[in-house]
Parts: sequence; structure tokens; C-alpha cells
Amino acid sequence: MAHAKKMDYVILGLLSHEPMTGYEIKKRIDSNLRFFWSGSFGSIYPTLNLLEKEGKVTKQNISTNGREKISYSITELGRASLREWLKKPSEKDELRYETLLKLFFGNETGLESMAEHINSFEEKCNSELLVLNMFAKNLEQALDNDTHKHYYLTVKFGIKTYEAYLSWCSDTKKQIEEWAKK
Amino acid sequence: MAHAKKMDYVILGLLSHEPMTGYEIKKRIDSNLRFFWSGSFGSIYPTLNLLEKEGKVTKQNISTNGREKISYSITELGRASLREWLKKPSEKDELRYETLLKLFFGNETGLESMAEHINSFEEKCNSELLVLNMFAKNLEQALDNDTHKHYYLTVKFGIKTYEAYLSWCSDTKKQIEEWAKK
DNA sequence: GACAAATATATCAGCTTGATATATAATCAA
DNA sequence: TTGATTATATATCAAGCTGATATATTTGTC
Repeated sequence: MAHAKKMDYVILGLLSHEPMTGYEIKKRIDSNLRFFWSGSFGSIYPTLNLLEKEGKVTKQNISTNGREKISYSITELGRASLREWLKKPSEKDELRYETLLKLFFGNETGLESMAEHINSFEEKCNSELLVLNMFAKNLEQALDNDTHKHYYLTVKFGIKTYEAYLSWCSDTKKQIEEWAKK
Repeated sequence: MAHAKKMDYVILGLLSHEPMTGYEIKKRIDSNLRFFWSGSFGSIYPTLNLLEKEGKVTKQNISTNGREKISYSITELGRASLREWLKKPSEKDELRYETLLKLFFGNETGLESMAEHINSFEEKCNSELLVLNMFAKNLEQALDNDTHKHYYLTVKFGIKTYEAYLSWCSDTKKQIEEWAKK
């Protein structure tokens, strides 16, 4: 994903909702964006410094209970930059499924040995679906808020895809059993 | 995706099917694995050299029609390394959907401005589905081959997910229209 | 009062991408 | 047949991201 520098827009997007610290940005990515995006501290903190130098965000040192932290706010320049990116067509949607990679090459150890991988994938999907359905339920109670509408649609995306994955898991296990019979 | 070095196993996996050049490995990734993986020359060629130093693949210079190229074959050590990885549980399945990212932050430009992004996502899904369905049809005629069975199951995964994406596109466009009415 | 977990910021080796460079062979049109 | 374009083939590198690691304070809990 090199050369693209998407973290700029993830941060600007989150700060367009409300001011936050780097740590809070990380937490927000891991909770709200987890179903279609990820990000690490090693990318967040350096990007925040760059964005500040470019005048797209402003720092503010605050101390709650004697604890020092740096809160970042988006500037009008930052908002303009975010809007510009939002208008541009999306460049690339990419996925990397190690589970699928193992299934693809699994002939080396045999189809039956893939059952474990599929089972743990299924388990993961089930637990993610539980979380997503809870999110959806909560959001449905607060759809008057425009930001929530956007969030809701992405949660719906997660639900649809995890349901599809589960359906595939079920089909695939049946198929492998059937092939094994012959 | 750092620190994991998955390219090792992608290459070993492909060479476990048949000997190939670096260029052919790239083509194979872009055709067969495209729905759940990707890889660039900048990662393939250096990895091939490393694998050779480790004794997991062997080089062979061949010339077809006076043209020089390097064909790589997997060794028994390479096969053992592949099998070991296949047995280990999958570490992480990750996806990065720029389309979803824009939708999530789209409040800055308004929900209606998202229609274009959803439409082009829908278009992409439709064309990918066409390809995948063709792949599935062809593979169904050759399922006696074990390697094809594995390939077939991953293609089925692609079909399931793209169908789910299309269903989500349709739902989402309806939902946005509905909200716009109020 | 001790211990674990959460908050908070920062850095870095290692890996990947997308671009770029270089060169030859095949295909196609004028 | 000559010229242009595309496919084959290998290689390198800056820029970007991850996962790990380091450090330090605060909050919760047993």
C-alpha cells in the first residue's frame, strides 16, 4: 500500500468528527473501522506531526489529572484536503486472506487438513457478527445523527460480508465431505 | 503487513504446482490469487533470491528462442517449509476498502455525494463476478484434479463475497434515497 | 499495598507497493 | 519492411505501513 499515504485521510476524517489524541485515534480505528481498515501507532504519530507541519491539524497540550496528553484538532485547510480526497474516485480495494491462501495451496497437506482453518475462520466470523449486530442495533436508535448514518452503512457492509463468509464456510465443509466420500 | 514475510509461502506454494519464472509467478498471482491476495515484482525477485540462498528453491537458466530466463523449482526443503506453514493457524485476514473509508467519512461532503463511489464499486463487483463465474464453470469440468479442487473453493469464496457486496450496494442505494426523501 | 491493565507517546527493523529502468521478442498496422 | 506497440523478463528503490519494543504514568482490582 505504499506511496498512497491513506493514513492522512483516516486521521483527518476522524478529527473531522471531534478532536482526539493519537491514542484515541488508534482506539477509534480499532473499533469503528476494524471491519474494513487498520492502522498502527508507528503510522499514526509520525503522520500527526506531518499534518501539523502542513497546517492541516493543530496541537493542544492538555493535562487531565496531572497527565500530559496532546489533543489534535482539524483546521479549515485540513477539512478542505479531506473533502478533496472524498471527491476523488477510490483507488484500490484490497484484501489479504491468509486463510484463503492456505486453502489454495493446501493440496500439499491434503484437503482434509484444511478443516481446522475453515473452522477457526468460521468462529472468527461468528464472533465478529455478534459485535456488528450489536453495533447495528445501537446505531438504529440514533440515526437522526448524520455521522451515525454513514457509520451504520459501513456496519451493514460488515454484516453482509460476514454472513456471506459463514455461508461459504458451510458450503465448503459440505463440499469437502462429499469429495472425501468418493 | 510487515514482519510476516508471506511472499515466501506464496512463491513456494506456486512452485509446488510447477516450476516458474519470476514473471510467471507475478502473472499467476494476478490471475489465480487476485481475489484474496496480491504481490509486486519488487517483492517477488528479492524473495526468490533469498529462497535460493536458503536452499528452498533452485535456479535454472533456460533460453527459449534465444531469450534468457530463470526458471525456479521447489526443493524438498522448500516443500517441508511450505507444509509447516500450512499446518500453522492463520495469523490475520485483513482488508482495506477505500470505498468504505470514504463512505464512513462522507458526512463532510454529504451522503448524496457517495452515490458515485457506490456505483463504481458496484460496477467493479459486477465485472469481477463475471470473471469468477467463468472460472468456476471451467473448473467444474476439471475437478478430478486435486489442485483444481482447492482453486475452485477459493473461486466460490470470491463469488459469495462479490454477491454479498452487490446486495449491499443495492440496499445502500435504496437506504440513501429513503433518507433523502425525509 | 501489590499487580495488572489501560493510557499515552515515540521509534525502528523489516516488509510491501508502485514507480522506474532496461532490454529483448512478438504482434500488428501502414 | 519498417515502425510502433505490447508482452516478456529481471532488477532496484523511495515511500509507506506493521508489529515489536521502549518508556512512563494512571487507574482498577484483589
